[in-house]
Amino acid sequence: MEHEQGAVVLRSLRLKVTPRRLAVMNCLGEERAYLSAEEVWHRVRPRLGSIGLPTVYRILDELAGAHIVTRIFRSDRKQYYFLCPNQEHHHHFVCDSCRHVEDMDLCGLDGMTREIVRRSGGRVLSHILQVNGLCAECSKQNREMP
Amino acid sequence: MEHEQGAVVLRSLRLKVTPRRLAVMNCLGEERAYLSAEEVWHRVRPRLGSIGLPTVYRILDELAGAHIVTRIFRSDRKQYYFLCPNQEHHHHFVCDSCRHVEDMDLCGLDGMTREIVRRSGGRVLSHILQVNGLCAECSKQNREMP
DNA sequence: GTACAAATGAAAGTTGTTTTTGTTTATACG
DNA sequence: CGTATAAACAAAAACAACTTTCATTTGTAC
Repeated sequence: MEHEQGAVVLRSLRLKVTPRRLAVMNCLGEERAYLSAEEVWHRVRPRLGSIGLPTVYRILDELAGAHIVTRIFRSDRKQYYFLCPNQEHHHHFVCDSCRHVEDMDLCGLDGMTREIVRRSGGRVLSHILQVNGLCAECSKQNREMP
Repeated sequence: MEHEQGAVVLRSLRLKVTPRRLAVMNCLGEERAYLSAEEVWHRVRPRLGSIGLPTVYRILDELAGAHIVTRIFRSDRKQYYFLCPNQEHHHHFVCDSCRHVEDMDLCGLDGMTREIVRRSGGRVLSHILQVNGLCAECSKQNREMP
């Protein structure tokens, strides 16, 4: 995500355009992978001179609230974030090795949703679908999971 | 889950049959819903006289490790547990109102998996699929989400 | 019954995240 | 271009969920 592009996004969210926010957005834009708040912190610190960890959390929260970044909860009980400005209904293919995240435009749960409703008589409101594996690159190099 | 049944499960896991472990299993067996460790604690305490919260965590960990209970992570960063001895590949339909959990034998992701592999060239290793909604009962009563 | 490994409680520790409070900074407006 | 002011920020402490440690108790095999 380029500087000017980031500024436009921030202004459209009525957020002030500050070096910290731009740095966090750039950081996530450069990696197409998920990062923890602390990892983002380590990456942006040198560029800014200094930034507090709570500030990183606050910025990530704001961006997640605006659906500019997506927050995922992994089984290590940490929250991870990645840039995902795509507002359409979609899911993610996550590489277990390099953490690369790819959008998947396919969902394929409509039929299943109907089936659940038919069988159980309940109502389906949402679903979480995440596909884990190895991206093409890691698969080629036969990388193991970390 | 009845007493003797619980004892059999514990013995097959080479775990000692203790009142605490039986109480935790019974507790989760009675609710067909997910509970937090603390909620389990509150429910089993009166039956046992007393039990420490760390013990509840330990027991839930053991049972989760043995795939007798399933652990889920929700966006409140807490871990929840429910009894699910079903070892077949399946997913869950979770009621957002009463937390009731139903097994779904349908998965329907095989075709999608093939499509992802075809398009991206990566490898799919696993997936998380969880369907949220209202169970038949809550839907009928038009219950809101908590 | 007895011995021994396993289970447990109590208290303290760890970790990821959030709140608080006082200071600094971006932006709108003159 | 100042300047007012609302927002952003740092630092420190607080918080909540969970885990570890270690001394004591309890199942279980013999």
